Amino acid sequence: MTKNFYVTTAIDYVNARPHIGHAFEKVLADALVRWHKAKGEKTWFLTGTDENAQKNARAAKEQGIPVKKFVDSNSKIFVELCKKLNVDYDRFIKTTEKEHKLNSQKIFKEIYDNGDIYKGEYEGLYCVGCEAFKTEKDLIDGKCPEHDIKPEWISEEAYFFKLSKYKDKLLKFIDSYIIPEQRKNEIVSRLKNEPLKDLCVSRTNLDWGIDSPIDKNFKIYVWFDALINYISGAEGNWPVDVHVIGKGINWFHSVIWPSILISADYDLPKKLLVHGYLNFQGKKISKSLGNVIDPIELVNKYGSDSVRYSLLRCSVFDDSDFSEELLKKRNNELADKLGNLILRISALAEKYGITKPVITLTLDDERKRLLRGSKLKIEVLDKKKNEYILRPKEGEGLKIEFGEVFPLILSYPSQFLEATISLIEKYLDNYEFDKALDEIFKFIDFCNGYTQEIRVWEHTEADRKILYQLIESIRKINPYLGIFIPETAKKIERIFKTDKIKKSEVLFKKI
RNA sequence: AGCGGGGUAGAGCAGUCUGGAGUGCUCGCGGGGCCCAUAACCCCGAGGUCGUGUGGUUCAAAUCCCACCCCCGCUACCA
Repeated sequence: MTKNFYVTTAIDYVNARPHIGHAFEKVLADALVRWHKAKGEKTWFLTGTDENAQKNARAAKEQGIPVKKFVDSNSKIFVELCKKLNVDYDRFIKTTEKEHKLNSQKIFKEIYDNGDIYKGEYEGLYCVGCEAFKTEKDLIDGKCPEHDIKPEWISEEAYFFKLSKYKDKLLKFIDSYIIPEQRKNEIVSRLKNEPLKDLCVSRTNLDWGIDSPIDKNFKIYVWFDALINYISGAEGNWPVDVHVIGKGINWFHSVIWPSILISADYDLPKKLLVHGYLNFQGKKISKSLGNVIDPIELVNKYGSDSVRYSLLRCSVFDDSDFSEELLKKRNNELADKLGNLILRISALAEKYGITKPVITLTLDDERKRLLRGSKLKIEVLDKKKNEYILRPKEGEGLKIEFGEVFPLILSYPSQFLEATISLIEKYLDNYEFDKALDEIFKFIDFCNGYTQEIRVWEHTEADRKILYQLIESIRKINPYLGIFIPETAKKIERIFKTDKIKKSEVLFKKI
């Protein structure tokens, strides 16, 4: 039995409601899974919530709710988010699950038995109010911002993981692991330029979390157990093919996680896809700035596909801006370009009928010459790799004389489609979903322009054949659309299922 | 501070590796066209000293080299 293509997202803290960044990550991972499904692969998609953190315990106490009850009810909101966004996971893991706890302890013990966990002294700034160690960055004017007191420098017994010994192995592994290049370079330069210290993997004096299997006085450091969720939720599909994470937790997934796996003698994950953050007017989205966007509300207001589309239009790797205004703009894009095309084409097809053209063509040299000579331009994609694409010539539209060039026009949408699809697939394989989506919409634009310039509504014999070509093209590109906007793709599929086409409903309402 | 990314039309971006008239895309703005369609769709136009040095190399620089300015990211227990 071969294992399924295994994709994960980060698991989310449940101390607050999901924000738009959570939605972004889940939708990215979902699109990746849908792409692999479209390629005919079997997939396994894991997402979930991280519930053992002290932060959750603290948030629950503040609200006067038992911790378990608190994390359960908040976890449900993340499940709801996935459902609303059509994020089609196979398994939703909660790290308070018994199985996961046992699994974390098992792996902790294995590493201990291998001699990679040892007892030492942890030194650091400790805030009595938080009952937690603080870093310099957590402090404002040297004080804990929550309790307004200076933390004390204390040292206590703790267990450490021998992270330092994996430096060379990591450098080798990382080379083919982290995507994109920029994020890889960050980690590589840190590994090369800074000493790699051992990692404290225990916490003491906590009443929430997973007990250390080797010393009852300690809990397992929450990061350690959180990472292990990927194994707990694998169900026979280990190793992970793609971890989808945000840039903020790159170090944990690039350095700590592989080290744990090497130490515990597990196969390593294949790829780490590090995405950027969504900002609001160039600023970080945060509660204190009051610019948190609730994705569930957005879906209720605008529909799943509009939200998915506007998220997937954002750059995968770089930070990008996001706002409700932008979402509205994107929604209108869907209505004007895609919605309009489907409606006008289906209306024309109902009114005049379609005829399957009998002429099939390939692009021989003569036709290539014609293409170059008249209404198309050849755009350079990558000079090095000798990749080109055919596009309508700017400023000329497609006013082609009928007659001997007619077979050429007739085959043109499918020729163009072929080039577009190979591009889309290239981008999808490179995790550049935004670019893939852009190509799809360039093709939608093309179809609108083509319809216009050929004046398909004049319903000649030729128009009926051209209409057929257009519909064939839509049918062929639709599965790619389904990766991004599955609900709409299903509707489009239904509309063009037979050759007896009825005028479609409005797919997207303009806002 | 160190390392990395970036500064191109009102906004957001390609283009830079491999130099060839500021070429292009999306949005916004102005004008026109079409009438199949959701005031949609199509075409044309305005708008740029390509961060600065009126720096170097070159017949030729957004692109290569140098200096400087500005923005952003990463810098480990923040899950």
